[in-house]
Amino acid sequence: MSIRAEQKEKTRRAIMEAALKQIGQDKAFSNLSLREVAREAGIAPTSFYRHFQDLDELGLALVDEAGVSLRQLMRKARKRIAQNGGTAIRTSVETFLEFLHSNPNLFRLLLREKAGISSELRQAIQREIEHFVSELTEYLDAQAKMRSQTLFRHDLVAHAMVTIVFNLGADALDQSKAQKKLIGEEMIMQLRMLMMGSELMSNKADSDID
Amino acid sequence: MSIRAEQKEKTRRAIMEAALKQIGQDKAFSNLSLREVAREAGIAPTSFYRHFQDLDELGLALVDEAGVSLRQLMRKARKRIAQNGGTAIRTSVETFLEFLHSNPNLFRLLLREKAGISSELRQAIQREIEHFVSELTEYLDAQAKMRSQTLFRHDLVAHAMVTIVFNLGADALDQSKAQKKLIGEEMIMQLRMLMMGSELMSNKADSDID
DNA sequence: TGTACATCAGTGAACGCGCGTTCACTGATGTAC
DNA sequence: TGTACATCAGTGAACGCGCGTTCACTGATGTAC
Repeated sequence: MSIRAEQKEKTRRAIMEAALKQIGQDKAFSNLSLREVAREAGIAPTSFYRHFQDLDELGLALVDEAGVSLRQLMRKARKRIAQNGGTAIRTSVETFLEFLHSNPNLFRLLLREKAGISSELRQAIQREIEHFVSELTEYLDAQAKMRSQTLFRHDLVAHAMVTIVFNLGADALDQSKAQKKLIGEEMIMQLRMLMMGSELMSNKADSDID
Repeated sequence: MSIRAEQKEKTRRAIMEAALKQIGQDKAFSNLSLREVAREAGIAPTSFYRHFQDLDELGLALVDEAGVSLRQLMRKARKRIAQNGGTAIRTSVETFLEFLHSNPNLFRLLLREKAGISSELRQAIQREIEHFVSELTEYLDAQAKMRSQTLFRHDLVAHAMVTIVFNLGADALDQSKAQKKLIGEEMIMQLRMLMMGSELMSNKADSDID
């Protein structure tokens, strides 16, 4: 990469980090000001336009980054489940909480703007979450087959799981480490209930047919 | 009520309705401007101060109103369950969807500001939701006793239920009537899984002791 | 009931402020020969 | 390798705009006698 391109990339990162930092300080994305972001990034307000057409474009870039992180998270969790002895649910929840801890502001962005103002941003986030849900659906499916169990409506189970993990994740964000652990245990129990309920409903459906 | 007080109350309502209307038009509460609200309410910007100290105070008044609506909703659902033949879960979901339909903007406010900027507002909403959860917990408890079932961690079940209903409710908000019905059916299935899983985990815990 | 005064919801002018965006410019980096 | 020109990330001044808030005022409603 040329010197010029390198420097440009560095400034772009500075802008994105500045935005994330402000989102962390209890600002919604829609409340960011271009001037404030530029100030935080250490550039002139006008320089912003060399990198993004407007704040919306910056938002999409950030959601993109969050999407990449979510996919990495998924891969990491799967690998851990395959390797280590713990249950799938426990390992997943622990991995997720680690993600929360190391990317609080990316998560905050997803959380806030999922119900936020910009429909473009909302849709982008919706897409990332759906992708996450469908990967989880596939995983549940594969696991069930491996253990010759059947699950009722994998898709709904996956959707409910992601909903619960995201929402309890939000509660965990600003809590102490001990509180986070407690919330993690609650997540695990709620996810287990969902799994067991789904298996039970599947058996019922089967026996209805029988 | 005196003429003066009546007129004042009318203006106050106009301000609150104006704010709700703008929240409906894809504005977060934190993006409302005092002048815009006043314009919509048909008063001078300065008149706003005769009713609220600032926008935050208006927000709290709106959350309060939403809280009252939620409690009414709960009572209505319980009455319906007692009277009519349908299952508790189905009746509750149907009642909730009715609420959504008739108070979309109050719901939007709760939804957005639950993860929003103002910590005062966030806490107020958190309180309303917790109240809702604890009422549901009591209800589940009472129902289980009546049917001599046991549930595992009523509180977690109730929490997960409210989480699911709120989040799927958000998805339903801007959908067609047919889509809303579909989402309602999905809600019902997810809630049933939770209930069954909880019963199962309770039985397991019992037999572990036995 | 009539009068004199008090209250107070609503007002319009004025303020200073931070905003997004435009523009013409600078000077370091890149490229062609 | 050296030179002449092109590119382009970053800049500072300037703009018009809507904002929240203050202030002194108005006139209808309320109250005391």
